Amino acid sequence: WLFLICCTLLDYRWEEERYTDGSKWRFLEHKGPVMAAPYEPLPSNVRFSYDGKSMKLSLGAEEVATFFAKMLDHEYTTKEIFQKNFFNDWRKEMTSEERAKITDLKKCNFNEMAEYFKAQSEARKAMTKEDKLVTENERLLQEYGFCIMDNHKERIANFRIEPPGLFRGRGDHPKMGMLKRRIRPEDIIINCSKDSKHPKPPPGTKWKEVRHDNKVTWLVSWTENIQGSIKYIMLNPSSRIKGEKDWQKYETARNLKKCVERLRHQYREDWKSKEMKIRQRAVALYFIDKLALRAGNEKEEGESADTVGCCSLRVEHINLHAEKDGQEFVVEFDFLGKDSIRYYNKVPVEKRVFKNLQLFMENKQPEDDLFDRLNTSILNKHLQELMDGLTAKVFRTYNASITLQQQLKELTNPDENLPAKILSYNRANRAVAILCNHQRAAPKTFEKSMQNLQAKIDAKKDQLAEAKRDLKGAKADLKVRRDEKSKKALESKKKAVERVEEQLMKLEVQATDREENKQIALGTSKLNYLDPRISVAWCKKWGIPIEKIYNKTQREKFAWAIDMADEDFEF
DNA sequence: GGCGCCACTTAGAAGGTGGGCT
DNA sequence: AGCCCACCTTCTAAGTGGCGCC
Repeated sequence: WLFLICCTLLDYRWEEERYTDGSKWRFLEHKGPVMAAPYEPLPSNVRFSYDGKSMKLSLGAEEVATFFAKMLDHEYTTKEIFQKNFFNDWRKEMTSEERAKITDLKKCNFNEMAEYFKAQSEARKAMTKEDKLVTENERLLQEYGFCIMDNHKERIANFRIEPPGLFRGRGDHPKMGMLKRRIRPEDIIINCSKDSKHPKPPPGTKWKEVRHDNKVTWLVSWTENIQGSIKYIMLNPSSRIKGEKDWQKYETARNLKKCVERLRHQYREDWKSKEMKIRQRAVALYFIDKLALRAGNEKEEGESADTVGCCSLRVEHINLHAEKDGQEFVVEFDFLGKDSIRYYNKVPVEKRVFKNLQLFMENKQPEDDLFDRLNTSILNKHLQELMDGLTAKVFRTYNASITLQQQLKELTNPDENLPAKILSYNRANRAVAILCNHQRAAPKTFEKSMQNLQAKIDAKKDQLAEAKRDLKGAKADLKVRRDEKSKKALESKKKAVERVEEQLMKLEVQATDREENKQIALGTSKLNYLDPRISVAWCKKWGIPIEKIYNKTQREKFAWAIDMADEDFEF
């Protein structure tokens, strides 16, 4: 019945049957991708120079060099691997004459080209002010940004094709600097209904393929040339197909809630197992549950940065301390996780876990796998047996959401005003972000903007002191004069003090919030891990406008939850 | 049981924008 | 009016996990 309510609220009706016949959609029509603007050669007065001599490049070579010129001031273009990969790929694009001539990147000078692109970007900015670009963007959005799926007009997420450029990657990526090829219509696979109008390729070109596969949700795909992986154009999070999946994800996490105690009991038992494989599985699961670690699939060496998750942890990533800072059995984690974000944590664990870890590490080199008898596939197969739909990532969703709910209960003070309640929400959100290790680089202007805010607070304090002095004066006046006028004056001074106090408090809350948030990213957990119904219920319970918690895009994504949850919702 | 392939979710950075303050 | 900063959008890389095959 929940499903029914949800579908009705989303304006999709049960009678459409599409949910029971296994297919994802009945009808899909769209316009295909917006292809990147065609390559325009540089004006002839913009020079590239080699070994001090000015020269003109062939079209392919010029396009590659252009990307380097655009990135000239980035820190990573100075990296050796980046330069090596860039130069290697550039030489592939050169004519044989160019290849014979241009043999040393150090002799290349892109400064004039870089200047030219800087000027172009300035010009673009100016154009934005005149709204020409805005209008063009709006036109593209209206024409290509939507599709029809099962009679509903749905927003497409990424309808612009990825432009060519130099691949960066995150962290120490072995492929940084390689040329990311321009995508051509001949690379594109279109997916739509047989009975729909086919998207048209640009004049004079052909799509690679047009297919009609309603078991998948993507509209367009192509194979990218750096890793050879497939990229997709899919629907916006506000779409039915994404919303339903999102809701399903949280329902699975709520199912875990019902049996998590049983599972915890089980893996604690397994710590004592005679089988090494089972012990490893149980310890890994303990980490995933307690620390919200990711599963940790194996990765191909040399294809991407060296990062790990739980199952792929190596001996070198943990340190065992029988005693540390007054605590017993401390495990010190230090490794690079997804996006090469560092995970550093010192965690006291139970003695049995500690002893097991010692056992797993016996006779191993630092670069050996900690859980040598385990991988994500084994772990997930086990989890599937414990609960329908359970996989390692469900623990992250479950623990994130349950933490938010608990923290909100704990931190919300009914007597506090709106800004204070929102601070509490942000703190609860922050607890989750810390659990999930969602970090960000501290904003470059952080110190400065913090100082500015502090100056504002000081000024406000002075103002408050002054207002209080005035109030005192008004009180004295009233005592002496005892007339209507001074009574009114006193009232207005009282109001003024209250107003300034409130302003000061607002500023102080802002400062606390900002300081605590310096290196923590709240967005990822809010968007991907926290059951939105918890937040909706909290807002309803305390009379907080939902707009204070979710912006427009987020409200669209979570429309299902906003309609579904009342203030009694329990995750 | 391992591998390759595929589809989909999750991730932080960069860039854009708009509202508040001086 | 202009500037600054916080918030928002866009971008696309980097994960997870299922499936089929050998």
